[in-house]
Amino acid sequence: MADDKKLTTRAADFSAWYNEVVLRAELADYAPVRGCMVIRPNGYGIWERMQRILDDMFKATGHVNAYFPLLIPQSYLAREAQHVEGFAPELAVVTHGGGKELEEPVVIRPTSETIIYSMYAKWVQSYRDLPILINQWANVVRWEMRTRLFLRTLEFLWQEGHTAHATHDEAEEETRRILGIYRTFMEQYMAMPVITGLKSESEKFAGALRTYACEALMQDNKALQAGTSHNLGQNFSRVFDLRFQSVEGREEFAWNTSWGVSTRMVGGLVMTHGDDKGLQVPPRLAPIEVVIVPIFRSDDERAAVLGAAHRLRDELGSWELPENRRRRIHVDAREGMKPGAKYYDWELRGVPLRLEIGPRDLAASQCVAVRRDTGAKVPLPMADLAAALPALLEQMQRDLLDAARARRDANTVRGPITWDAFRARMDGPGGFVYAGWCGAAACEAAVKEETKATIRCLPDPEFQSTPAPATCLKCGASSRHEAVWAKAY
RNA sequence: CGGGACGUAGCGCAGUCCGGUAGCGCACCUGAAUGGGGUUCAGGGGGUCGCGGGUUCGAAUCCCGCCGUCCCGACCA
Repeated sequence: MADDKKLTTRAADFSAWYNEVVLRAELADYAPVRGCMVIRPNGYGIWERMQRILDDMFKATGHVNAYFPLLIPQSYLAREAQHVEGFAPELAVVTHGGGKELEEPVVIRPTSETIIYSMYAKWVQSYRDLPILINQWANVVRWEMRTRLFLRTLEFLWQEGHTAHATHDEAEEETRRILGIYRTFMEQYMAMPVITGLKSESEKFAGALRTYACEALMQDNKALQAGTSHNLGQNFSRVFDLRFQSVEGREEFAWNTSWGVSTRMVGGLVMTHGDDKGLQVPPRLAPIEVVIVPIFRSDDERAAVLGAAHRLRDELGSWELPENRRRRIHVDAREGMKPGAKYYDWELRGVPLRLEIGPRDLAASQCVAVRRDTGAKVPLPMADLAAALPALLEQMQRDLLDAARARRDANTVRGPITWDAFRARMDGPGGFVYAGWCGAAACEAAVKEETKATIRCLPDPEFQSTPAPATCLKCGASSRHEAVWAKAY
């Protein structure tokens, strides 16, 4: 930062810009242990909004919350071969407790499949006990080599849903239902457009039958996996002896699903909507939707302006209002800071709408509304605010999604593409490339080796191209799947 | 774990090459004025120079070792 008032621009250094936004908007800070972070109130407030909205969506589809322990016997992880292979390198293992070495080490959960399905096995006798639709909000630890604030930290917060069903089809339906919820959340609340689809074998969750994911494109044209939903088949139920008696009286293994989204989404939010002025939080997700900046000179003006500001907040933000009509409003009454400095500060923090109220506005019974996204200023009569604010905020919510979608589409390539053109694309601008794939793991690996690009997903039908690609991007053989390729976080 | 950079006040840095007992900007505190896009002036507080050892009359500075952080690669939500 040459000028420490200004952010590094995205164009100059996207990584530096990201770090500066996270730190200076006070979303998070580095903790003493490598790879760990403190989520500060501004960041946690966004996560709390995410939690509330998703939690409501889960509850509305029949799920309930529970809590399973942080510590898991090491032997549990080892029972499912693929699973242990996938997670062994990144486990944090507790070897001592109470000053003594433990007989069997316990691991800090990297995810909870093993402990949860072992418990389900105790609880399920017959098909009448199914389905089990449990979610938990928890922290998990994965000892990653390279970390980044929100995007990859040793410890992160997430929700993990774990369900058990009587049939494969029911489990598949659940897996897809959750993927749909994630997509709706990301598009309608985060204003972050995503592609949904199936993960390739090499990218799927260790222990899953198949993994579906939501993939978003960040402003640096790298993809971010924002949520995953796994059909686990009977892989875990066989290992943990999760059986039930069917209607026909047979003993059968249950069919499981698991699915999760994490605080990584906060990073996705920053990299989707942030600009060179700082963060932008979509209104539906913003802990503060509207900030009122009072403007005054004399003590008399100060009293009048602050009085009006607080009255507005009390009227439109009262806890007595139903939540859908209650505006989340903050009055910035800080002393000794000029209004201009406050504008920059709230723009950095990403508050969607600013209301300026000064003596001239009071005289005209109005205030000046300024949009964070466009910078557009419009005078609003005080009497109309209750109706005007929700309309304005919803308009911004739509505009943010439209802008993000337009940006993604402008950085997406479809249609026949030569290998050289693909390489040039990945060496240069990046972005999503839809291309054919013969289905061979060797081709997938070769593409990754030579370009760093990976298959983000085999897109769901609504995202697929017409006509479908005819040949494999790498080997030229006939294509079996259309794949979305990109460099990824 | 490999490559690169760095570690000096809350933050960002200078000082290190060429050893002489620590400085700048921002932030912070007090007072006054200012206040519709990053205020100004005056005064003030704050640092075992990452840690340990060595060389030296004397080390932020030279030497050795360790620790940590960030960036770039191999693993991953």
